[in-house]
Amino acid sequence: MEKFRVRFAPSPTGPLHIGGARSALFNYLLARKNGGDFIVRIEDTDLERSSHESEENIFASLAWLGLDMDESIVSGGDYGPYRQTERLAIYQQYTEELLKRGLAYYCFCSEEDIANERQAAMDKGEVPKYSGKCRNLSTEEVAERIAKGEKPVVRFSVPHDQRVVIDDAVRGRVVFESEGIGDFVIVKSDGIPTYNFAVVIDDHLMAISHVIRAEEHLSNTPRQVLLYEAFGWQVPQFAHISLILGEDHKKMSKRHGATSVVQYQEMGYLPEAVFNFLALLGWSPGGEDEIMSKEEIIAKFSLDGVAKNPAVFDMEKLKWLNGNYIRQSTPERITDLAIPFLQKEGYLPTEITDEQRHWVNLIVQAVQEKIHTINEIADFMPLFVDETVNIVDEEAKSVLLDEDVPIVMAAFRNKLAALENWEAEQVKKIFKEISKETGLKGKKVFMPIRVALTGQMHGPDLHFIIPILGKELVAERLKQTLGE
RNA sequence: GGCCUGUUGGAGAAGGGGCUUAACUCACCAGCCUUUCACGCUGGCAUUCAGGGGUUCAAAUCCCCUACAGGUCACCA
Repeated sequence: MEKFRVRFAPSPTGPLHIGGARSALFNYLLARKNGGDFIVRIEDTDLERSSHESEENIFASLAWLGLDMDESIVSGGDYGPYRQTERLAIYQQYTEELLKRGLAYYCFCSEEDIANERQAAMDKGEVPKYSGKCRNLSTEEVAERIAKGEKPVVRFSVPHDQRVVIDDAVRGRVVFESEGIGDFVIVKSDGIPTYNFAVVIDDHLMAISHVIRAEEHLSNTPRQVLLYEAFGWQVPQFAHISLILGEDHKKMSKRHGATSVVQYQEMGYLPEAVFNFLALLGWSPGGEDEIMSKEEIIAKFSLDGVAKNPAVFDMEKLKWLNGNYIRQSTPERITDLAIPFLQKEGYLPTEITDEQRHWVNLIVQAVQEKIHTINEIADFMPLFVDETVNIVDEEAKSVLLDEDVPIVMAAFRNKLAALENWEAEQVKKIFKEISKETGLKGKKVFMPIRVALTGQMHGPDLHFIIPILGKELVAERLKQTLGE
């Protein structure tokens, strides 16, 4: 049996977006599951829009997600080069073959003419497709016009009355009539092949066994199949996965907020959460658990379980998943991830000391259970650093009016004064002692202290907050909220 | 406009003729736990599978039509 080989073939025309990441992920999952190869090929035949910067972004995002590749422009491989602009000589060879066999021809029609024809056809309600005007140009005329400096495109002669059947792994049997397809361009006037032509050659030469890509390519597939047939090549197994939609059920776009993988990274999402979430978009593991490790997902994943219908990107679920992964992580890891965010927000200098790191670690322990994304830590920072406390909430204000408050606060001050180690465990003990000594418990003890210290009714555990604030800040805040 | 695809709850979805009184997960609601919030736990949340016809003893599941949504018809991929 032939080797299972899949590929992700992005165009470096922008950062890796969510949809592309999911296509890459599905390919990756299947490759790993079947002991196959995962190849990344750069489709940069759009010279205008391709950039090296995008290329780097794509690889950085793939690496961040943990999609390690077997062959690519960075890792190399036996089927290279893996960048289409470096394969131009290869395409040319096949263009010539088609030309020679009369299966393709030069076309000198201007873009304007084509556009007009197209519009006219559309207006008449006909299928807009190329008329085939240049199909029968004589070799002499072609040679002459090229000699004169005209730059023709090369078109593929689409056979008439042919039925193209695609046996798609997720959509089933899909049938197209060749009559609906006009002679399409395979080589542009600048000599660069078009997508439909280059993919076929590359997928064949790279021995790709399964082509898994977004549904938007389904309509292109008959063109490609026709090309495979013209060359007498075996057609790979196709699988067209549905699109990802925004909450308004429209194709994901900038309007929907973050669309690129780096944006999620910047917002404080963990790669395993995004990995897990993307896998769940259009695929369901069947069981009760949806939180799965990379290994579990690989073990369970299969094209049979991939849904045909488009999936709506649910940010709430991503957040929930991410929160789960944050809680599962060690405080040390979250600390490492939090530091850059805090530096960006101005809570930390560029160079940090071990002491500052420790301080962040304490904050992480206090808020780890509460946050869904790393950057939400910033929301808690005023709680830990502000010099001034303002009690805005009426309910909070009334807490301090209770008759037992002076007793609780006096006991609290006493205990703090005697406290040697400002650590969570020690502070916990203090609260127990206060309860015992005052005969008050629960809210009666905690609420006044919480409000006096933070000005709020809710927040992280007090035994975490107090050591972070430290002696001076605690004293300062008590002074402000309770007076001398 | 032609061709192609899809339509199960607010969202992801399972189910593909009788096992479904339509799994599971998120969200939401209620309760419990807890010093608060969060976490966690328990329970609730579609008499119905876009609508209409048919086939059948039996349909969410098969067929047809309609509606809606999306993709594509580029010298973009």
